[in-house]
Amino acid sequence: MNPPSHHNWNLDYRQAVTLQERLAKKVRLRALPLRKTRFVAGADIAVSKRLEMLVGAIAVLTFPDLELVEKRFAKRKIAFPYIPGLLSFREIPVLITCVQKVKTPFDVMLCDGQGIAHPRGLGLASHLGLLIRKPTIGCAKSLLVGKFGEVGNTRGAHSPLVFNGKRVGSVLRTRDGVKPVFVSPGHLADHAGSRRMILSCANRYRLPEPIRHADRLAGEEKRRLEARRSR
DNA sequence: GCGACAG
DNA sequence: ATCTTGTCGC
Repeated sequence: MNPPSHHNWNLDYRQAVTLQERLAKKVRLRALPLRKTRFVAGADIAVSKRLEMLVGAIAVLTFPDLELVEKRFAKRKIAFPYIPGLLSFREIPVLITCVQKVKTPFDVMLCDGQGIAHPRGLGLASHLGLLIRKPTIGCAKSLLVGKFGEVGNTRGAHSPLVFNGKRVGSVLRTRDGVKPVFVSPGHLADHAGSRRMILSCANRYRLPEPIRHADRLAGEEKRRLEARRSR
């Protein structure tokens, strides 16, 4: 893929917040062409406190069949703590390295976290999308910011997520009677398209397949690295 | 000052 | 995120 744009990552809290405010202005919401989508990628990381390492994994699946066609990994020393609102500064460096190894021309990348549903409009998915210049969608397991109304109890039911009087995402039920997920456009994606894409990718489980695969792969790779180190 | 707070 | 076996329910 094209070389990702970059910026300094050695920032303190204040500098990171200022950068987010500047980058948020560059995020673009655009209709996501589901019909033309052939490959969907999922990204996630695992943490090894013992090795002080972050293990990134990316899984690429066909769409809409959702068959795994490529998997890539990357590892990197932990260089930034987990701070609510600054998650991207901790996870993106290793994910960028991982994305650069991917050969399949994926159409969209699903991220484990928020997109524009963020205090400054630049969650992990939005930040990553800007840097790799590709459509991204955020799919989080819990709420960061915003309010929402009742969500029907059946698969597919959804309710808009609103923050500061603006729509920033959707709270979507991907399985009957199961806790909903928080979907928000990252970059180059829209609300309806993001919600439909996540629902199309989440058939058997609460989380979309690309993210589930990435999560499992990152965990397995972490385990292999820890085992290798102990020998 | 108090509560909230993606992974 | 991570620590972890069994167990409640369809």
